[in-house]
Amino acid sequence: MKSDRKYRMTRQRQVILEEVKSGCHPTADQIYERVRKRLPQISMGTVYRNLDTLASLGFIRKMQPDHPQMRFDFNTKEHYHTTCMNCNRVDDMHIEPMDDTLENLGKALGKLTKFGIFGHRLEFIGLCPECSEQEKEFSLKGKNQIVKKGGVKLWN
Amino acid sequence: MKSDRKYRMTRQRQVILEEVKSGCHPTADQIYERVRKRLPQISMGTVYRNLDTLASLGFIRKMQPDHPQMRFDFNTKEHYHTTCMNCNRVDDMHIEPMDDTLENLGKALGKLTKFGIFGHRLEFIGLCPECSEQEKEFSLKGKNQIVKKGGVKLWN
DNA sequence: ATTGTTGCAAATATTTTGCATCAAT
DNA sequence: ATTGATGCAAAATATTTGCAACAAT
Repeated sequence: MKSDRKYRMTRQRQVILEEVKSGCHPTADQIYERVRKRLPQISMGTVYRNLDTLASLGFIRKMQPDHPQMRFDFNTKEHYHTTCMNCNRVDDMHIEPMDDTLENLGKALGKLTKFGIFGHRLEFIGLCPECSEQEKEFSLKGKNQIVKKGGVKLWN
Repeated sequence: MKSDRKYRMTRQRQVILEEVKSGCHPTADQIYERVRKRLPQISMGTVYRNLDTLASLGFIRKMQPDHPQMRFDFNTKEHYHTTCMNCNRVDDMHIEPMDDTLENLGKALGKLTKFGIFGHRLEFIGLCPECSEQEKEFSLKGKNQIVKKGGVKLWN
């Protein structure tokens, strides 16, 4: 993405943005269905492209890392992970689970909302040693965005 | 899954388990590639089926919820989520981010491992009010497994 | 004119499933 | 014999992309 690109707020982009807002953490196809009621001609490609664009411009956020693949963990005990936003590598965090802090937080939440907590997941996002070493051209841009060699990359 | 089912530890299942262990949070296709070097006849279907089975038996863990779809969030500020392991609904946690606690933990980790932290993601897994109300037949089985009407369901 | 965006369709990527066969109890 | 697992191929699901046409600067 060139940095002097002039984005336009088209009707489609506007409606997609509104539907992300009014839905509750919707998936792309949920957004597509909602948008289609207002703009029957819209295509799935437009929805995906706009969700990407809106996320990279910071209007919305993707809730998972971009690589859409399940990962598997041999360690079944409660523990936390680090994810490299450049190479997608996942490592264990060698830090004790904050069960007390987080479970208590969970219980407090459960009492407030009647949401029953069975566990939690904590993940730190950043750059693994190899990637921060190899690539010197990372820099922070705003909050939650990192620029890499002229392109913008979101961590979520 | 019937509860009196007799699982067998086949050669394929054994090798898949070993390769999950020796890899670093591998994806299904990474496991497939590794296993294929030892069992050239193996098929992708066998790998996926065994990863499911091994996870439901508690030998390994899936690292994300089962639904393989990206979700989008209109709220770009740091905040946490609850995920219902029954209906997959995602809601905001109306609790202040623990930036101090977690960012400090992150910095400590960064110093230890040279992993550069840019942010974190915290998610509570459980049952939303509707699902815990509707379904009385949930019960905890071991750690991280929940039984629902005769079936076993993992939360990750 | 040039650049950005769209709709459509085709392609890619990921995961699941039906089924005949094989293996273990 | 019966149940469980495999390999293969097809299907299902999720996402991305090429391209001609259209729209805004």
